[in-house]
Amino acid sequence: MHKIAGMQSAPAKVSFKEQMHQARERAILQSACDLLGEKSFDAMTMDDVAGKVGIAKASLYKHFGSKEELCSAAMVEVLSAAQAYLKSLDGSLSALDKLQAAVRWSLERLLAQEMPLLPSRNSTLRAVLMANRSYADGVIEVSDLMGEWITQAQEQGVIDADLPPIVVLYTLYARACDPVVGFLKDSTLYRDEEIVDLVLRTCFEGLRAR
Amino acid sequence: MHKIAGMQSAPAKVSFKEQMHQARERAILQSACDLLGEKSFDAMTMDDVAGKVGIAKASLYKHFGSKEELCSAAMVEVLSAAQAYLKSLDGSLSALDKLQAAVRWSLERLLAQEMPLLPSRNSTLRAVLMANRSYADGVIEVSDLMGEWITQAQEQGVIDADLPPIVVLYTLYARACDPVVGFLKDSTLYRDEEIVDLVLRTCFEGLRAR
DNA sequence: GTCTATATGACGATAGAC
DNA sequence: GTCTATCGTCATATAGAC
Repeated sequence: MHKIAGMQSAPAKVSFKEQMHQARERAILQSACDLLGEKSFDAMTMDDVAGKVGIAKASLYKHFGSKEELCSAAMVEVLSAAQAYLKSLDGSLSALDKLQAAVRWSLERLLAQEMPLLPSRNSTLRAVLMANRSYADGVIEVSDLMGEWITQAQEQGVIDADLPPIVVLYTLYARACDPVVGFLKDSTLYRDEEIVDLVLRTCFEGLRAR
Repeated sequence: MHKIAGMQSAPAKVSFKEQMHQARERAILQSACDLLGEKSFDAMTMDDVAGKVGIAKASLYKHFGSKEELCSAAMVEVLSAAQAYLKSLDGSLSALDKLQAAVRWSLERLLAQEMPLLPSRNSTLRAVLMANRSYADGVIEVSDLMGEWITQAQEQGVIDADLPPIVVLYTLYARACDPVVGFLKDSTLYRDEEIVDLVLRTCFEGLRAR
C-alpha cells in the first residue's frame, strides 16, 4: 500500500496509528496488571511498568495521567474479565456450582499472579478505585449477581441459611486475596490444582469434620 | 531520697533514668504497633510514629537503628503476646477449643486494630522479619503448638482428617489478616462480637449447610 | 508520541547544638 | 538523649528537544 499524496488524510493510516496506540495501551495495562499481581500498589513503580513495557516512563503519562489512573484502568480490566466470566457461566448450573466456579476462577487467577490483591487497608489504590465510577458499578453488578446465587443456594438448603448473605459474599470475595494460596505455593508441597481444591474445600466445607 | 555526693553513682537515679528510657521505648513500640494495625509497613512513616509518641523523629533513632528494626521489635512484641496467650490456655480444654480460642484471640486483636496484618507479598517487612531470629523462633514455636492441637483434633474426629495439617494451620493463620473482618466492620451491620462469631463459624463450619 | 533530562516532593536517616 | 535542620535517595510527574 503506497501512500498517495492528497489533501485528505488516508483513513487506513489513521486507523493503523490508532491501532498501534491501542495496542501500546493494552500492553501498558497488561504490564501494570501483572505487576499488581506481584506486588502492592505502593511497591509498584512507574519505572517498573515502563521497563516491563519497554518504553520511556514519560510515555506512560501520554496514555495515563497518573499512577492512580493507570492502575485504576488495570483494575477495571480485571473486574471486567471477572464479570465476563460470571456471565458466561451456564445457566443450567446450580447456584452453588456457580459460586464455586467463581471462587475457583479467582483462585486460579491468584495463583497465576494475575489477580492484584486488594487488602482493604494496605493500599492507597482502594480509595481511588471506589471513586471510579466504572469500577464501583462493576462491583455492584458482580455483588448483585453473586448475591442472587447466594440466596438461591440458601433457599435450596445447600448454603447455611443462618449466615447473612453479605457475610457469605464477603467470605467469597476474600478468597481472591487469600494468603493461604501463596503460603501453600511457597511450600511447594502441592500442585496448583491441588491448592485450588484445598482452599475451595476449606472455604465451603470448613475445617470441622462432618 | 536525697542524692548524696559520692564516688559511686547513685543506683536509684540510674534506675529511674533507665525506667524512663524503657517507658519511652515501650511507648514507641506501642505506637508503631498501633500504626501497623492501621496501615501497611510501607505506608507507615517514621514521622507518623514520632508524631504519635510526641517526640522528634531523630529521637526514635536513639532507640531503634532503623524503621525495619523498630517494626521488627513491634512485631516480636505482638508475637510474644500471642505465645503468652496460647500458653495460658487451660490444659483441660479440648484441642478444638484451643484452636478456636486462638483464632478468636487474633480476630479480636484484628478488630481492635492491634494486629498488624502481614499479607505475604505486600510488605517489605516480611523479609526482614523472617531474618529475625526471635521472630522466626516464635513462629516455629507457635506452629508446633498449633500443629499438635490440629493433629489431636483430627485424631478425635472433630477436624477433617483428610485435610493436611499444614493446610489447616495456614487457614487458621490467615484469619489473623482476614479482610472480611474489616469489610463487616465498615458495614456497621454487626457488633464486634458478632463479627468474631460469624468469621469463626465460616472458618470452622464452612459455608455449606449441614 | 517518544525520548532524555529535570523539577518536585516525600521519607529514611544523620549532623550538630544544647 | 532531645531537639532543629538538613542530607541523600528514590519515585511521581513534567519540560522540552526530536
